[in-house]
Amino acid sequence: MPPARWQPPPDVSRWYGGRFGTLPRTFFMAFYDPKPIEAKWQKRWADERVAEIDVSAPGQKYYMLNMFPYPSGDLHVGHGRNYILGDALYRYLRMRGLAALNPMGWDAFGLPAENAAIKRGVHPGEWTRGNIERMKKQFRSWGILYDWSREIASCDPAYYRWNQWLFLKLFEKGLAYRGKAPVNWCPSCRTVLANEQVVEGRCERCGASVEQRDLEQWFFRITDYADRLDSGLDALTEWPEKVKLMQRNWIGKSVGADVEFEIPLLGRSLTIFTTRPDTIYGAMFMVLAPEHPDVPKLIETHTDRAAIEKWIGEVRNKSALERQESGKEGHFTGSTAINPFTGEPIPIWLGNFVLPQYGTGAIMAVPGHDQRDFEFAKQYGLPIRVVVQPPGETLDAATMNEAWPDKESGVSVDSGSISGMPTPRAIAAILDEIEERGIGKRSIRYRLRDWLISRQRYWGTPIPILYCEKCGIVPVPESDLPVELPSDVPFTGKEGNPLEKAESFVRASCPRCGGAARRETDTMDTFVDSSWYWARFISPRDSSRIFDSPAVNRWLPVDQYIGGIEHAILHLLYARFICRALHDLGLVSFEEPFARLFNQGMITKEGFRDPEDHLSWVPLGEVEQRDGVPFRRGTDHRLIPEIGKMSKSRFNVVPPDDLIDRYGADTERVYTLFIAPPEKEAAWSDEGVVGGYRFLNRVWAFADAVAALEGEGEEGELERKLLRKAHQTIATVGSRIDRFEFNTAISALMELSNALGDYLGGGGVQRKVALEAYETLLRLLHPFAPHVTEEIWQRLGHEDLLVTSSWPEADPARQVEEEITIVIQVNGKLRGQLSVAPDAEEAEIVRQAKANDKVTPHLEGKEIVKTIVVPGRLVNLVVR
RNA sequence: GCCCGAGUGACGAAAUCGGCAGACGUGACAGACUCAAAAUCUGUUUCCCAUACGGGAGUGCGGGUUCGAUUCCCGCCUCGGGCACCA
Repeated sequence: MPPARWQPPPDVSRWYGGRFGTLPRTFFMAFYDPKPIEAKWQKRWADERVAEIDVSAPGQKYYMLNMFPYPSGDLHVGHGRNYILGDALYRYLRMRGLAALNPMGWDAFGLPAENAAIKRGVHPGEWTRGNIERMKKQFRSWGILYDWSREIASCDPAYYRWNQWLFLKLFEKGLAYRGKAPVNWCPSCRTVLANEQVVEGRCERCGASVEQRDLEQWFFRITDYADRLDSGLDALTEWPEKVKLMQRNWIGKSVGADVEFEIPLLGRSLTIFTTRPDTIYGAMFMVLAPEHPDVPKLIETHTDRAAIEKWIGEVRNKSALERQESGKEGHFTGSTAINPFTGEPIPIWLGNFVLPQYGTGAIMAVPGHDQRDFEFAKQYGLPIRVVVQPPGETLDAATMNEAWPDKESGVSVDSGSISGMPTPRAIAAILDEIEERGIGKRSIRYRLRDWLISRQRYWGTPIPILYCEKCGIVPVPESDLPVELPSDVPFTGKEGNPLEKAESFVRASCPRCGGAARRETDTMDTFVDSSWYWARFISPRDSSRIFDSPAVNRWLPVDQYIGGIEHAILHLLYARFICRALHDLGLVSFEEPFARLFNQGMITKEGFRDPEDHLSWVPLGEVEQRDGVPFRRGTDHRLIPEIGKMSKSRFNVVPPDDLIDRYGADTERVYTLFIAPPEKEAAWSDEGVVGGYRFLNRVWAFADAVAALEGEGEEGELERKLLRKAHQTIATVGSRIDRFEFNTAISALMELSNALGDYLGGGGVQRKVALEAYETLLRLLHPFAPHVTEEIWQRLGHEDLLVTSSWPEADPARQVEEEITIVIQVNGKLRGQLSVAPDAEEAEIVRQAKANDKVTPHLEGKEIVKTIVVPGRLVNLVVR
């Protein structure tokens, strides 16, 4: 811990003995006091607006972007990791001479603001603006530079008017539509709830039992883009494989066929979707989702119709999870379908495991080759037929599903014309036959559903739609935008969407007929706001258009996007969808908004996870006792055991204030980046922090030690060694930052620092050489510890480092070792070492190796059958 | 259940192309300094045997390829993550 008061060291040259030297008793450490230094440079960077950039200026552009945060008000060290690594990258890119754009804004609409309004009576806008101010201060105290002239907040009408404009464009193109959807409905609050707001089947706010209701909602037709969103992933070579895979799974592309099955009772056919048409000879029954529209007719004549209808009602009321947990349930409808290939009548069942949203809501059940169908058949005693066998084997129906999980590589049996064909060929052949006979067609289905954007909330972008008694749904004319949120709205938390109560807002006149109209009171999902903000940063103050397309085409796609893995699916998928929609509207020339993506890992404390994502921190609830163990309820409603020490008011959080107060922001920055590879989850350690502080102090102390040197002479071996390390470090640090390996970049800088300490403590006296190494260290260290390096740089008599200094160039000639150590092995066992010139001939190295006394005893009476020389590494003598 | 990813000292980790395993940093132990403590500086710190010189083993487990494997291949085990009745 530093002393309370910082004292400048006296004549340090007298006492500083270097890393390996001894120190006189009067020694006291030259602690640097980060507070005034950091305040000074933060003010200077802000005053000089160093990060502001003109997007029309020439130069090699680099657009980097941190996901804009939800302004929750408080940031902890886990958030810090995200922004600190972005800032380190930004400073590095700048020093490399790139025109780097690094903007920041606020994902400022959302539920927490509204809850704060209900709880504390403060207007959501006021609460949000206060939080934004707090967070801006925190960014500044971390030394993070953003181009604040481009700041945007999604709750600003100047921003959300373009949300509304975009909605209207999508509406024109048929990509925004109103439709019915099953939603969670709280009858007491009279509002729709997000899935996350339903806890154990009850409303999180009032505890009432949540119902499933079919309500009219607004959707974006993202499913129209399913195929492009899926195939576009292939081109994203700079995205983590993990994220691409998650997106692929989410989109869920399945290639198969729609096939018609005749239903005698209906006098027409029903369509099913299958990915395995080759198993159609084994389709022993058909299963429909209980919600299937033809179900009422099919059960009309059933003897116990009432019981079935009751069961259907129960299934419909269950959440997806409950539906699965209740196991497989079904009822026979009493009707049959005709298998188009075997010609047999097969029973039509209803099954809770068939989902109405996917495919056609109807399946052909092949119990012989599908686990789910098999279980259902066993449960209800339905017949099973085997129509595919593993090559060279004969399994029976009972063991098929367990014994042979690899179902893609079989051979069809008892399947008419495709019998004997291996599965891939059988699929192609049966598809041809289905299409020739006109009973179906090849088809691709996706799991992806349309994006429900309606929210019955106040704090969001109003959907610009009017309902006219005569004209029906009427879009608000562009000239009337923005539709602004009314400010005088009561927040009671009890009566559904507060907007419905704002008479002046709801009452409107129809722009077509002039008659009475009612304004849409739903607001948009906040993911709409964040789906295109990356383009708005290019022309954030343009009030005439959504953005400046030519400039956007020059600056986009984003060269480096940085954010949490929790947005691997929704945010990134929506942004990719909207980008394509903008492309199809002719507004942008590219389809992918983010060329390179990086997901940083979370920082944990005491071994468990911060349950909140980095965009929406909300303080957590009270401690509860469960079986004598203290728990806290997270905002995600999981109960998390409380272990170990932590902050009193917040769960598992390290606030940066104390840390910065004590050690400075530079220490936090260095430690945060050093702690672990940035993509990995990392455990925060208070002890580890001091390592960063010690390192920076040592760097600080070098200034005086280097200045005290007096030698002006020639370079000797010590000097060449130090400069070699400096040039090697330049090469290492650059390539490591390029690959986001900030932890090893910092360890390389620590090595250089240690080398300088060794030089100073080991008899080095050449001031010029030490200074060169030292200044190299400072420049390389700047992205990680900007304040202290600027301060030293200035004291060394230079202009501002970030603004005027460039990234150092590594001289390859300087990096070459004078002598290299080669390891000698005999039959792979380490038997000695050898120092040779770096350009030594292979034959000479082998000769010396054989002459080495450590090696010779092992060669006694043996014949050398082979010598392997790895240049600069080893010589291996293989003997017999 | 399906699909990914990861297992290296007491701890966070490193090893960029198959070539000295453990860089760098914590922590611990010892020494210097101090009346003393803290801080700082210096040294030691994978494990086993040995006072020492030195020797042996070692990157989750079992096998394989190779002169040589943390790295490549096959089979397990454990942990983490994603999806979860998607036909």
